[in-house]
Amino acid sequence: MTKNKNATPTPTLSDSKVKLGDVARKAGVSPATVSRVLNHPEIVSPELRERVSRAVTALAYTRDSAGRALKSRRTRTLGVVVPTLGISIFAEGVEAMQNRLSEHGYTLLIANSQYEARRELQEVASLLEHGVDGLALVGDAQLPETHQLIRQHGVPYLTTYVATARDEVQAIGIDNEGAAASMARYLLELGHRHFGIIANLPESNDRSMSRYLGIRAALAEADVPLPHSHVISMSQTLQHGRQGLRQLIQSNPEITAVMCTTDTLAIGALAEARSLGLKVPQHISITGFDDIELASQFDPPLTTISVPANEIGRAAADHLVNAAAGVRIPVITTLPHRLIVRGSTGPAPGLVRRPKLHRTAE
Amino acid sequence: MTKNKNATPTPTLSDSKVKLGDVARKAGVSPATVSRVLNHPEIVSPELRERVSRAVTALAYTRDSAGRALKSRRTRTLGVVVPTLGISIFAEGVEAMQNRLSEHGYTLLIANSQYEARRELQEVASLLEHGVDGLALVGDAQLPETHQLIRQHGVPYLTTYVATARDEVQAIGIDNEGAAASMARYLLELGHRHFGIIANLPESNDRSMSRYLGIRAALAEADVPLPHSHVISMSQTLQHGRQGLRQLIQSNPEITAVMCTTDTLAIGALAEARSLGLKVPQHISITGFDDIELASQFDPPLTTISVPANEIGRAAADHLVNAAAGVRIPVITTLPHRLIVRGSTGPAPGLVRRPKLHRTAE
DNA sequence: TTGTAAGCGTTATCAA
DNA sequence: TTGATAACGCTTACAA
Repeated sequence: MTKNKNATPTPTLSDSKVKLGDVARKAGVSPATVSRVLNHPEIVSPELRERVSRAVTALAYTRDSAGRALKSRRTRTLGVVVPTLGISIFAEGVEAMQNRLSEHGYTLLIANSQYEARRELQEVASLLEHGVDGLALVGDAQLPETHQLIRQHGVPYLTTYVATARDEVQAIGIDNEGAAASMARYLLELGHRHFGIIANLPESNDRSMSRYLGIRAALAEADVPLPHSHVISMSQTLQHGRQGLRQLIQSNPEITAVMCTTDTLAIGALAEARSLGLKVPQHISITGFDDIELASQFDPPLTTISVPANEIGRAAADHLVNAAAGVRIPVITTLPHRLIVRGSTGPAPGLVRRPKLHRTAE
Repeated sequence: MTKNKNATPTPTLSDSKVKLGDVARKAGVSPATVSRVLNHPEIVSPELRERVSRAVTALAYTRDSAGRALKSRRTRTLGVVVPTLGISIFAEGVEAMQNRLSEHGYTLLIANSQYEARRELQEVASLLEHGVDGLALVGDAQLPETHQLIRQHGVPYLTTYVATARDEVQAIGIDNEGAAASMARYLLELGHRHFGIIANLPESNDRSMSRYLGIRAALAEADVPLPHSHVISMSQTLQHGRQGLRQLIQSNPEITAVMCTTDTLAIGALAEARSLGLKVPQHISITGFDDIELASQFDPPLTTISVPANEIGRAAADHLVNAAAGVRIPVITTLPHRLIVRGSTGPAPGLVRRPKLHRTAE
């Protein structure tokens, strides 16, 4: 019994893949006609179309993508490289992209760079070798070689989650700098003058960097200083958000507003504030960026900026599918973000008691 | 200027892809030799190997995967269908799988089913058409057609996040039922006799179902009843976790322990308990399942079961790569899980005051 | 509208 | 160890 199972090499599986020629024979037409029915049904007479369709279903025929790709020079496959799927806005964007692609008969090859530009290059190379018809990247911190390689291959590509990119690369995303600046201005209006920043600033995270620069610019415009000691770079985990807040507050007790470049950091900070006995927003205001699911559910709910990850993914998919088909459509670069005010921010404490003190102290 | 840019069809790109023959010519060898150097370098003389390698790098040659796939009948591509990337254990598993695959020169085609079996079938079909060399699914609730289709194609596949599957499908995962039962037993030991359950029980989520059944079994064994009204099915969001807890407690104030089939539900429940003024774990114990990042960071930290998503992803990758290469390695079915006791669980309240009352009341 | 035939880029068989 | 040669399954001029 068991022997039987192992002895026969591959008997159980219908080993002989049914191919286009088989369908043609069954339908009594030429292979070309079958191909036409499959790809351009409108140019085949209804009668034959019908006969072929029947043969296709009867034999449960599916096209072999290898032969197809070889001849047509298109794999119906797109690639994406994100920093990590562990960050929910990337998971969401990839999923949205995949869903849209699936409607077009495309499939998505996925890779992750772990925020390392060199790794990103490798993954891009691998994707390209696998013959993707297009590529989506994240951000604007690629190695020059990465762009060079993609252009060499002549496949369409774009970058996402940012609104602008260097070097004529198309981008679909939000204005990170502007959004962060608007958040800073909102806090300034609430009377805050002593800011702390927890940012995720590895070399290849230009989104966090832009957000940080946006904050800097807004504060500078309002003549509010931001000492070096008020800026802490942390990798993007709840744990590090906690740690960041602790360091910030312990060394700079005068801080009344802590701006984080991602919600994960902000929620860590929120949790740590509670542990330290700080009331949010009475004692301290905390802001995030991304508007992840948890942001609205946390206690207190987090004031943050929403990033339209779904739209980004969909738009990237649409653009690349079109571009792969040779259609040059203009890219809608800047998607709108929203400043969402929730319970984690409020007026600066002590503003009533010492109205202009802090301001003049600078 | 702009005209110039559009007028020339494809001039800027180095349009002529360099192919194997070009390398052969450049190196002064036959195409076959180039292919050998690329695929089986050990059977080529060092001298030629060197010459070919130089030509490869000089021309920046990369193999065309279409031609390669056509001839070798392998695409070096694997497929995975998860319910959604929005659940972190799936995002983590997929990422781990991709990372491992990337080491082997494979790439991962990704799709998501949104917890719908029919959608899963479609995505599998699409992946198969794209010529994947192997497939990873999640759970044990596929349509029969799905298995049939995959087997027809003769590609190796397995299912993940569960330890056993029907119909001789290989599985890599944890014993969901056993883990949930052990959690229930732990709560029983703490004196809890009135349980509530918040479970994500759509038709095609057999993991949550197994967890639920595990709890049922453990309670039955201890002669602790679980009325219908104590079981609430909710889709997997924080919001629904909140709602579930509210319903449960309002209709059944005697409940002292709420078991959720995922951490997301549990953290929602935790948040709602706080809103309702219920102290955790003094008034009520709450447990989760998955051990997502937030579980340890929430206040109170969540008692839960850890699911080794990374190991699952890696093991799936290893197995499929081997299987695709024709190596039949045995699958390590059951990966260990851990019961992680944190602050969200404690002794049943009122146990001292009314020791056996509840028990006999049943 | 349909059929014939060539060939996409690679690998693998066979001889040398 | 290397080279010629024949596919792999499909699409698409071109011819009918």
